[in-house]
Amino acid sequence: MTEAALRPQSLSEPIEDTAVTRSLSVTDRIRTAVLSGEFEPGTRLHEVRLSERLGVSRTPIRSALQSLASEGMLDYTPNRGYSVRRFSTSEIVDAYEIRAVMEALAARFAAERGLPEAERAAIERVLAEGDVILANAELGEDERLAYSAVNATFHEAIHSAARCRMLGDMIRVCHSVPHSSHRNVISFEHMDVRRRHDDHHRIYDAILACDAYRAEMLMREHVASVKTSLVRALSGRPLSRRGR
Amino acid sequence: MTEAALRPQSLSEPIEDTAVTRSLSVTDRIRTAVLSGEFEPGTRLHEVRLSERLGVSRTPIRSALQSLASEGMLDYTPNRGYSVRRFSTSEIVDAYEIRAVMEALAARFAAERGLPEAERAAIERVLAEGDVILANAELGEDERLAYSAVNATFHEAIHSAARCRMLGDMIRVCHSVPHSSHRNVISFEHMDVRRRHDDHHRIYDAILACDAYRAEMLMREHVASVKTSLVRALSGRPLSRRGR
DNA sequence: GAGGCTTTACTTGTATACATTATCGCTTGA
DNA sequence: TCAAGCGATAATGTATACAAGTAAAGCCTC
Repeated sequence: MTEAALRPQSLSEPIEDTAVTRSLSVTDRIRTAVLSGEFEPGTRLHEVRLSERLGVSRTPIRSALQSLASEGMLDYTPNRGYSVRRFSTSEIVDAYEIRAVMEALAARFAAERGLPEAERAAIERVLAEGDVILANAELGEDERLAYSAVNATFHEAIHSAARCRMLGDMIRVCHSVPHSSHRNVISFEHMDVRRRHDDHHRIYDAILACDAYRAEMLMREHVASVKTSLVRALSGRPLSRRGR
Repeated sequence: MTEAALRPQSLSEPIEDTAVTRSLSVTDRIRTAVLSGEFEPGTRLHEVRLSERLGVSRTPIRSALQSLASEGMLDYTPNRGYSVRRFSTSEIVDAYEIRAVMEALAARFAAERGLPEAERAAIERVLAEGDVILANAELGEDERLAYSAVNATFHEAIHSAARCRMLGDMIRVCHSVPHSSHRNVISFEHMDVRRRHDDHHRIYDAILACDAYRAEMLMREHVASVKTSLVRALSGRPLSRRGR
């Protein structure tokens, strides 16, 4: 994969044709733009304006918007077009709950089906890396970012070990919800991170021991606890004025 | 809603323009055709052929195929097109497992959030209808179809009572898997149907009592037990030669 | 005859023109 | 003054022509 494919392009630059089709590269760029908050929730995405900004015709734009709407990131109304989906606080919280049961099921599948060698190695590596990072008394910005990557890799390895395409697809959809991604450990306290890293160790042990029930239960609590932290953090400063 | 919108059109008839857009009506018709088994799994869906059969241009066809692929019903390869997704036996079984945790979460949300009046009435109605149908010692074809509708309405009422769009979307995706729809109670034994109807009563009681844990647990077992019946029924005659 | 290259038919990807629908301001009448 | 209706404008929906990619047949070479 080329470097250009890894680095998302700004919406202002013209398209670089590294992806297989224009539709796919446009999809990635609009997705990145929405996730990074470049468009306010509720903003309408006009096909012609986007096509002018990206230097492609409306055809790949329409295709991209349709994809992103089916990922749950945009709203669509026939004959009216697409707009950036607005997530209420309760929807964000619900997304954690959904993610919790899905990831718990993935952990259970992994325990039932056995951990493939590649995933076992990946998990052991990131568990060790996490141990090193958390040996520090305090976490700087670099350490937090590094741990965020470690966390993401741990979870992805388990999704992959579940060997279930539909489950993987659904978990991916959960990540189009703002504040609901694996990379959001950054925002919480040091003790929370320690505890979650310990969860990772236990989940790995349960999967290795083929203890499906324990793996599922631990993973569910692991993800759901992030929801609790989020609710606690939000209680002072509401995230959305439209929350229920 | 007009009658024409309710009755799916055959793929041979030309489009009747009752839906909002051609793309949407084409999507419904291809979805129905695939679910009814009109196309073998693995069959490629050529854009021009479909557009000739349906009497529309390639544009709405492409849009429809993209939608159905994102629902998980078709496979897509860039520059190669769409084909009917082939589900292995294990994928079908996994889909029940996924549906079980999702519907269980829906039941829990319904219990936590309280049953709106409309859903409460709908559930009581179908519970009573089910009681009447199952009063017969034996079930004829008509009774089975009637109970199938009752079953579907019960589950849909709970999805709606969960008041969570993302959850509803995901449960809908589960129904694009063959043999994984609410309407499949037909294929099982009378005693199984009785037991499942009793489950419905208990789930309703738990939700009314705001017993979130019990509602979730009962619903999970309720859906997962269908998986067990399916596996048992399949053990003699394998459904797919590609099952794991 | 086997393997690889070239060509050709066919399919999908993209651009663009046209059709249809929604929106919003204006006019007109009560 | 307000409401309803009309029309202009601008957006999305659809059709179609062309570009680009894929796959399979045929040819050539070894």
